[in-house]
Amino acid sequence: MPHHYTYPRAALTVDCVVFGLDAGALKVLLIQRGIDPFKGRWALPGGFVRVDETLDEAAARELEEETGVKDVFLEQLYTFSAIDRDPRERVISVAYYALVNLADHETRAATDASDAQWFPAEKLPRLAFDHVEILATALKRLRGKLRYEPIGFELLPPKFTLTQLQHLYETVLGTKIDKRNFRKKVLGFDLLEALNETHREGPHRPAQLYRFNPAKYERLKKKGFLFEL
Amino acid sequence: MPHHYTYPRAALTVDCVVFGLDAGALKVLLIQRGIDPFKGRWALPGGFVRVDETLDEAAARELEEETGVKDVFLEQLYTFSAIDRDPRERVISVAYYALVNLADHETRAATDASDAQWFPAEKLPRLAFDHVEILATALKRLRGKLRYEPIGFELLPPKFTLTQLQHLYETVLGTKIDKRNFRKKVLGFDLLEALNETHREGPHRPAQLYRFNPAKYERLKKKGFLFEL
DNA sequence: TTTACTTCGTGTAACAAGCACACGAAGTAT
DNA sequence: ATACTTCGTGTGCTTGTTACACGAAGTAAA
Repeated sequence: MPHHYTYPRAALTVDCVVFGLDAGALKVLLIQRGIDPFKGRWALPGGFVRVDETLDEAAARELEEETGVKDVFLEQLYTFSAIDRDPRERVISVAYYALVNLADHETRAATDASDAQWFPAEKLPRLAFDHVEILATALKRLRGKLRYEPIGFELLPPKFTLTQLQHLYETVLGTKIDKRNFRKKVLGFDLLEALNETHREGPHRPAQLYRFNPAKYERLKKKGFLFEL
Repeated sequence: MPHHYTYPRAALTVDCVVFGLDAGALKVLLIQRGIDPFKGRWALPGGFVRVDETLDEAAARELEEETGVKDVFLEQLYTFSAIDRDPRERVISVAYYALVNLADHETRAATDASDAQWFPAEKLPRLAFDHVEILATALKRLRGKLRYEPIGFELLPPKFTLTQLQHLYETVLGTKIDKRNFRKKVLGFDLLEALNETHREGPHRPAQLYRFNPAKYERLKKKGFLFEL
């Protein structure tokens, strides 16, 4: 059942840059393409937008279909429209980026992705289409956003230690942060709740566990509060 | 000459939020729709994306066609995709925002816009489609960006006084700023060049004119410099 | 049970940045 | 000459940022 229009129309896709934190390294989830074009090449998970769904829905759907990842922080990034970014025909792609807690998300191959795998953000394979550019944009956005919005928690398990949080910031921003100053600042925002639990990791003193409280953040935001690291 | 595709495709448009500064008030350029839907209603300038142009090109083209505004700061904002945002059919719109120096840009009506006019950003008429939402997003972005990137100059003539610049920040951010502190900070960035000219405005001491130097900004940015007001 | 090992958790002093604040200078108009 | 208006400048106080070191708490092995 073909559909016809008076003027030619570009095809619309979504692509997702999925960030995860693993052993202190920032990783990106890629799928190996099972079909042409770029068969065998690694690519961002994504696919065509259906005419009866929003872009947010399309991004979430494709992400789950191709990698099994769902219920994660997912936000629109930028729309890419270079004329020849797809060799088949005119395709415009709305890019999204996601932050996931790696421990929760065992990856899974499905549908037209023959394989899904995590790669270090700094050592990527050759990518299909203009996906390097999309990735670079996503990284820039992640680094920018991390500094002035408390979204880093999305990359950690619900309960985490301050040392884990600090390592997250150091890894993503590529800086070295002083332990005492970091803790003073972060706790000063009053967004974290100390739990009655500790986390043992190796033969040494266990660390206090904390939890992020989004409600507190919303309340503070309304009062013109600024998170800034 | 109809075009047909295996699956239905959404139509793609661009919409531009054009900001200008006039007599100390932030204004937005709107056009009055000459055709249905929403005939007679005010709307953002914009239109359908052609299949052989990028989104940036489409935004610049539509902006010039409908309002005569060209060669201005124009940046992609966000892509809007609510299912029923257009009553005719599925239309996805990529929004852009532009900053223009009002003095330079006499508006002009053209093609399918029966009229173009500046409105105060705080007192808008009823708008077509989901354009209120787009506008709100643009305002938020403008305010956010102004604080940490030197883009405000785009709203002023090439040569401006520090008082004008200060009023710009006060107007857009809705704050009151101390004169001496503002000047100290802004000049401290070393992004402005004092000219050998002054600006007379009324029967009193004339003010020193300055010019923004984008090259200096680029150089500083590479050294990890942060603009922040 | 003592010792070795490792991370956890904490305070202070020097320094830099932000903020509040007032007045003489330089023009024009009468 | 005087009145009027905006221009352009400096200082002290308060606040936030940075640099920095050591005892506490736990495990493992001798």
